[in-house]
Order: sequence, then structure tokens, then C-alpha cells
Amino acid sequence: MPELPEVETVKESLKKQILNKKIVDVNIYYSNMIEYPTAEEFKTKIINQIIHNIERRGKWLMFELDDYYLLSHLRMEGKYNIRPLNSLINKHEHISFILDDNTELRYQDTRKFGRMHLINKEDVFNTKPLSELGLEPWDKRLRVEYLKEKYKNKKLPIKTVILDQSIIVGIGNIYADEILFLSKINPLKKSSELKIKELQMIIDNTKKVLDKAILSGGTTIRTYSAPGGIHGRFQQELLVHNQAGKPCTICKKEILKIKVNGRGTYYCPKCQK
DNA sequence: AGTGCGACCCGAACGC
DNA sequence: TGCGTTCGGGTCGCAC
Repeated sequence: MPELPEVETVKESLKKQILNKKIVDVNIYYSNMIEYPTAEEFKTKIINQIIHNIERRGKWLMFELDDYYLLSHLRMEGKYNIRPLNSLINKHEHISFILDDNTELRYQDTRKFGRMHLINKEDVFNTKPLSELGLEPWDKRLRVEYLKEKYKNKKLPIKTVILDQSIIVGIGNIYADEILFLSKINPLKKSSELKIKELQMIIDNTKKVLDKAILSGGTTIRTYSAPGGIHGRFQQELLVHNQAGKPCTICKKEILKIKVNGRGTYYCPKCQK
């Protein structure tokens, strides 16, 4: 499922395929996908806009158009397909952007969980959803002082807090487990009780895990694959996530699965005291 | 304000 | 060619 590294992979793949093309029409087959504005307004505004660039903020894809940013969140199973004009619509293709070169950019999402926003260009960073986001993992301001301040008043376990996109963006359930394992931190430990050294470990390992995942083209669990037939290889490198019952790669003790605030959480009871 | 939890979805996995 | 139920994933909105 797409987390930050998958979104990065999709972004790079799409940049090679659709830059400088004009959106000449849009077909919306499932309008709940459009969170803002209304589907009708979305369609009217986006027609005749040119795709100048594609960026990423957190897990959001940002298509830079003439006057707007098209923001697209893939959630778990969203993906983009480039199809020939008028080719058969797949069961799970919910939005089609007709481009000016006789191709269609189709958004496909089995679970219908993804969402899109069309935001005026000048407002994009101070309007929801981007205005609510915390630091990118590689932001120089991501230092222990920052985390200490953000974590200090929280009563929640670190596993929950590390998923909070208003602090650090881009960490989803899979990478959260990997980051805490590498940092030797118990997922149930309160974020406010973390030592400076542990905060530094979280920062270092967040970058390490996400960097590595981007290099491998993202994680594949279940059905995820990037456009252009690229399949994530990071899945084979997961140390704890989805590894319940298997021996810890460090100490051989059995990896456990628990629930932390409703989220499936994998950890080594010996390495992560 | 911080926290908890249901809702949104549907294919896969599971239980019988 | 079994069928009904449960689960999971990220985020939002609502209740407390």
C-alpha cells in the first residue's frame, strides 16, 4: 500500500509520462473521490489546464497545473494508469483525465479510499489538507528539540504518535513498526517518556527506512504496484511488520503482534523493551 | 485541546 | 464454484 516511498515512486514515474500535457476532459465515475470542490466544479475548473510539474508533500501527490494544484492521496490502493483514449474502463478506475495526446490518465482504486482536492495555486500550502502537515523526514528542522516539544504533552504510545502526520509526514503503519524496531523502542512506550537518544534514533531511522524504501521502489503488501509495471521490493526486507511468529533477525525471539490504539503492531519483545 | 472511535470501502483471509 | 463474517489500511469528523 502506498506510503511516502510509494508516492515518491509514482511521482517520478508519472513525471516521465505526462508533463506538459493538457487535460481536455474529465470523466468522474465515482464522485466521492473528489473531496473538494464539488465534482461538477472540479471538472469545470480542471479542463484546459496543463500539467506543468508533479511534486509530493507527505503522502500527497501534487499535480501543478496552470491555476491550481490537483492534490491526490492514494490511501491504500490508489494508482495511476496511462491508457489509450477510449479504451475499456477497468472496474476500479474511478476518474479519467483525458489528455491532449489521445491518452487518458486514469485513477484506479480498488478500495475507493483515495481522495482528490483541487486548490488554488497560491493557497495550496495554507489550506487543508497540506496546511495541517508536519515536517518532511529530510527537513533540517527535524531535530530532537522539535520532537521533544511535539511529544511532551502526549499521553499516547509512540506507535500512535509516530503515525501523526502533523508531526512528521510520510510514516504509515508498516514503516512505523520498522522504525521502532531499528530504534529498539517498545511501541507502547509513551512518546512523552522517550529519551533524547531515542528521539535521535527515531529521526535517523525514519530517514534510513524511507530512503531505503524509495530506492527499492516502495513496499508491496497485497496488491500494490506503481505505474509502468514497477513492483515494490521493500516488502522482502521488512524486519518485523507482518512477521508475527517468525524469529527476530537480531535475537531470534519470536516477533509478536499486538493492537496499539486499534492498529496492528509488530515488534520484538526482547529487542524493544 | 487531546483523545477515542466509527465511518469510509471491498478483497482476502478466516471460520464453520 | 461454499458462504457468511472479520479484518485492515489512512484520514476525517464527531463525541467526550
